[in-house]
Amino acid sequence: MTTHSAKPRSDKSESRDVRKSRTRRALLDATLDRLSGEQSFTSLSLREVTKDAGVVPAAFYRHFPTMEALGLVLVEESFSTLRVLMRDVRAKPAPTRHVIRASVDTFLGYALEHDRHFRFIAKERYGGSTTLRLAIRQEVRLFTSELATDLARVPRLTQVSTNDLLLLASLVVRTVSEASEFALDTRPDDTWELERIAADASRQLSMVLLGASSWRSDIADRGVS
Amino acid sequence: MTTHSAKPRSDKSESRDVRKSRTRRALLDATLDRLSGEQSFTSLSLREVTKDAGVVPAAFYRHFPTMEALGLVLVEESFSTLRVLMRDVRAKPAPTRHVIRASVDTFLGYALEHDRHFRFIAKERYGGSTTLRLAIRQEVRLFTSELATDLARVPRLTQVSTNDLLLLASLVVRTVSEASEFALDTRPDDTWELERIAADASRQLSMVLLGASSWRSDIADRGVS
DNA sequence: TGTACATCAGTGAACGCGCGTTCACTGATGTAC
DNA sequence: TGTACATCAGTGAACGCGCGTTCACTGATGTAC
Repeated sequence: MTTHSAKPRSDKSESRDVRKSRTRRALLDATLDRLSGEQSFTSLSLREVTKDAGVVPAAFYRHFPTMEALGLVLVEESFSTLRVLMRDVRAKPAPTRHVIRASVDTFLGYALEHDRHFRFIAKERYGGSTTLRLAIRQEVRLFTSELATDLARVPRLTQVSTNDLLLLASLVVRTVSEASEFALDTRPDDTWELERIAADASRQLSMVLLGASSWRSDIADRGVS
Repeated sequence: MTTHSAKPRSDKSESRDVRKSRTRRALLDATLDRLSGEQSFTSLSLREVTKDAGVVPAAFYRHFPTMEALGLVLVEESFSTLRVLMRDVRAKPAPTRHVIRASVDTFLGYALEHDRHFRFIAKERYGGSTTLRLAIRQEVRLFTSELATDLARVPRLTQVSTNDLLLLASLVVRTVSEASEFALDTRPDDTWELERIAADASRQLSMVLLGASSWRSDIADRGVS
């Protein structure tokens, strides 16, 4: 178990603020590490977190009023990470061919790089705490609607209504989410399995986008099932 | 909080087996009820379960060696319920038009009816216990491949390879799963919201199936993205 | 059918342990002059 | 620059509580004869 001691490494004087925010980070990191294992957020104790952070239990209250407050910070942190990813993907030159596969690879690479945050979100998305669950759902909704905006600019999808673009975006988000959850359960050296996961997800996205591009929102509205 | 007392209601003699299996059921029900609230399986204590079941903590061991063993029984129970659903859907005359919407309604209705089992699966699918998670994943895989077999019989999908049918089935499963999770977070009287969820899921499935029916596995294999 | 013994689901007390939260405290850092 | 005081992150002890598990037990049900 990695520890995240909040203790300073040198006796050189450091500002109180710096030390405080180092302890805060240690608490957040300790929580992420614990949640990468068998535990879920609701089964995680304040004492375990402070112990791993190298601090006495009572010190917790100098940083967060409750464990739930700490959890909300982690949710925010996770999705700000994700927004950076989105920005990266958008900035890419987009080679038209293989865009899908390239995006999937980018996403999965990012998930593996920030595995603790992704594991946390995956666990708590449908997990015990209603507060966390709703916060995550809100962020996912936001992320989905940003993706829908991007999709609106794809030439093939001009016939699709705004609302149907949202439904499409949610299909895409769900597909890459599941793929990253599988990827996170793979041994890091199992490149074959990772390749299979990426290939499957890409193929599913191709199918979905093919469907969307032959989709006529106006015709569907008239009730063809 | 509903209780599931294992105590007999009358003093008329009852076989030991009957009483024992009633206590066993009370333990399973108490667990399902607790998990419908804020808790997750890993944060649920043996003492809470036995208390709700109306039995002393030590009595637990007459039925299950560990909480995890009880959890595995619940996983099995949940999916056997689901298999009954599948059978029902298949048995339906299938009116060709509106099949999708009818199937979605059947599924969501079933989820709401067996809400405790569905909530349990949703929570633990990505939850803390690896054993439970893997057991659930296995069952989902089985369910998905059964659905793929059914899809193989759909005329529009004859061009789709076995492997791509599996990918399609997994898209379908994911879509209805998410829809039922949303449905379970809806107030039971909010029929408008339920209608919206069912309509959205149906529309997504239509999109996906439209994509799959214009899909040529052989062409896709040659690397068109 | 009646009796004597076996089985075993459920009891109740006990154990050591980790829990969240409180409190008065310490002592290094920060600030006013 | 030097001194006196304020701030406040982290301490350590204490509290009552619920935890999982053990154990010898009870007494109703089941069975052999």
